[in-house]
Amino acid sequence: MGGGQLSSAPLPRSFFERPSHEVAPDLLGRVLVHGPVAVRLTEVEAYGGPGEDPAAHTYRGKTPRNAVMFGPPGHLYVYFTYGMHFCANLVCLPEGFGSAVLLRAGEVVAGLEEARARRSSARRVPDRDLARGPARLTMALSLAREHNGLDAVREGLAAGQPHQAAAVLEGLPAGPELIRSGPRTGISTAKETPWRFWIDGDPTVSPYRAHVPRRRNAAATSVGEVPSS
DNA sequence: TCGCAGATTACCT
DNA sequence: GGTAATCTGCGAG
Repeated sequence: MGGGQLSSAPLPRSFFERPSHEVAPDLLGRVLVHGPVAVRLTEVEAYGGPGEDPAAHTYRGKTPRNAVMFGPPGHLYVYFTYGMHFCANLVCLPEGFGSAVLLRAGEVVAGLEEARARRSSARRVPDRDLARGPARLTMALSLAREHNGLDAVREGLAAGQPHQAAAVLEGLPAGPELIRSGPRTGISTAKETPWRFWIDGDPTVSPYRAHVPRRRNAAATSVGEVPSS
């Protein structure tokens, strides 16, 4: 791949010993490697600790589910949601704070065929959609429940690929001046906190979708209509 | 482009 | 026992 090389030094643990909203923009443009697949991060979201961020899983304190978020920095917090999807976070701040960065979207820069094969859908998926969205990203990287708590720093999973190298690979300028921030996606509280960060103009950034309340069972809640069955 | 169904988990009452 | 959840794929218009 020309000048772009995917082998660079992994990020040091100290990289993650900062507030998540400082780590998040720094992760953009860096490449996450897991097995044969590498993903360049283009969109992330920061989540705070207990009592400070109502949108974070840690807001109500430590539970068996979110225990990893309270663990040492640089570890992977992988959780299962909506009955079928996994989402991956990187833990920030020293042990005990409960802060993390959600990996929302990225661009597959290596192992395209492998990533495509992992998709359950038989439909043709455009390259840019392979890791466009938090659950798709974890699928492309083949991350699941068994990776919850994995030390991403020790495993070299969080490779410190600088913006410039990724830019060479894809011919895109991805400098700090292109990093944008705004309200987070898909959450029902603290929407105004601008802790979502993305690379401006990158086609793999997921479109903003405001949180839509899940529709109640219409037949059960509708008192004005009589079910015809 | 928009709206909904799907299926599992964990937390709260 | 009830309900919301850091979402995605698909069908209709």
